[in-house]
Amino acid sequence: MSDSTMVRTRFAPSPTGFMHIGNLRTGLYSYLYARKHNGTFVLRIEDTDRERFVEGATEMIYSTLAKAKIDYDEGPEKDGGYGPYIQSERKELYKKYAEELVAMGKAYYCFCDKERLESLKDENGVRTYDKHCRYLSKEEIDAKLKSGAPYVIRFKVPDNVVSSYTDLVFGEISVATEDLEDIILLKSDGMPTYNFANVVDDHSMNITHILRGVEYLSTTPLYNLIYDAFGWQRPTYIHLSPIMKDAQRKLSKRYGDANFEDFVKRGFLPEAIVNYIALLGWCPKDNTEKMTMEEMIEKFDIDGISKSPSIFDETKMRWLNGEYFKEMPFEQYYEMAKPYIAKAELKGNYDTKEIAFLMQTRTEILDDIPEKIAFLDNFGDYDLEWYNHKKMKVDLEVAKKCIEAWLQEIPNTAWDEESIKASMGIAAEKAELKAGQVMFTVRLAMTGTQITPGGAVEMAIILGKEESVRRLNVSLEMINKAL
RNA sequence: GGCUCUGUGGUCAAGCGGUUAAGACACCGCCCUUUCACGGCGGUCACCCGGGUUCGAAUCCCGGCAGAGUCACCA
Repeated sequence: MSDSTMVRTRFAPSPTGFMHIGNLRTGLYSYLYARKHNGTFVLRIEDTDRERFVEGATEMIYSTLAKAKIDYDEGPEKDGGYGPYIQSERKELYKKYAEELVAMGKAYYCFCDKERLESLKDENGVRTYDKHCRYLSKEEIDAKLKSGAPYVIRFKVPDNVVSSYTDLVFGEISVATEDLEDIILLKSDGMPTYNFANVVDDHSMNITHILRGVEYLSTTPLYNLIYDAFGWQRPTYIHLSPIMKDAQRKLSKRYGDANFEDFVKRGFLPEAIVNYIALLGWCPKDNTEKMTMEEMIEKFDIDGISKSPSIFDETKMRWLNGEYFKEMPFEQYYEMAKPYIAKAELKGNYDTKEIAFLMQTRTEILDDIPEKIAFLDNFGDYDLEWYNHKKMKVDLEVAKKCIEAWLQEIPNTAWDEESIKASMGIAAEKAELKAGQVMFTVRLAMTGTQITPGGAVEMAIILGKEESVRRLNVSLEMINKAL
């Protein structure tokens, strides 16, 4: 692409709460596209809706982008000559442009009130504006304006034209203008509608490629008509299918659990979240799944963007997150895991570092840690059914023998991997059991947990000899009672 | 309801007129580990339906069906 240096994309979130991941993905793709083409990525805050404005939400946008490592070249506090980048600070622009359009005869004042508009509803409750004010005489308009009657400015959609454009993902989209309404550009309070503000901003910020949700796919012809009316160059569009909660419902803020910040709090790594959502609706040519931001930039291409909606799968994101932990240097994992180990509020005097060491390859999300190490403190009632292991040929009887055998041979001096392992082997041999049977049984008897962060030897070491023996006796008693 | 879009295993997805229809998650099994996990290997599971076009269709066309989006002085 010869004009690749000219690429300018933008991300334009509204400060209305937490950043949900569908939204973040749109920002990510805009970012990737800009970086891929050595373009400029701009952040614009669309805060014209005072009703939905949420305190602190703007800061949330900044912090989310920072954690996600999506850095913008232009934006609030980062002027690139196209500012201001906060929509509420650009008010004058819109009015000026709307009036310009009226002067050109491509927009008009409309004085219709709510009641009249309401009366236009059809049997389905769908309302279409009948263009009533489009045909007001000059005298009527002047008189109304002079009388101070409230008005809006509406766009004059050309009659009987088919407006088409080529979306880079969806291909050619055509809509007949008779299906388009004379939309409002400027509201009666002088503020622009979202649609109009968007067109004006994107044009005046010289945005060349617009990446946004598919919900705009069929209204884009209308946007284009506005560009045309001004004689502005139309941007290139890249519409993105939504991320769904299930086949029917879109992932939205209302479900609350789909926002970036919550995932981070639960122990998902920002880079894993970003990596995962990049894969929802996009697939690189070589099918790579685990990618760094740099790799994503390098591999990003419009061709790999899918047209159909994708359902968010937390299970897969958990898996990916776990992959990130596995390849992380231990010290880094240790620092991250510490607070979560502390969360378990273990009363025993355990080696935190040792716990972290055992947990690293067994962690999908940090939030799972407390639960997985809870057995260190909580030991007692567990299901004796767990001793029945068909393949290992263990049942309650065998379990009893295993525990008793090891108790006989338990190391008296050293309490380390070598001696513990050896003692288990000897115990098995003497009792004519398999070492695997002893280890399996003893691990269960010491932890009361089916899946533990380590084998029998590790569990014995971390619990300490005294506690290990105590628990073995408790388990033995439980088994004896059941037999 | 009008208009626009979408439709490959449970999920993410590759596929771009000729493939035994990839791969990943999940699930199941085996191996490794004398025990948990990790890891390795293997398995079950898919082209929405019906018509065309073509020697040949998951791929192109038409129709149905299903789902989504949109039709605000919200963004």
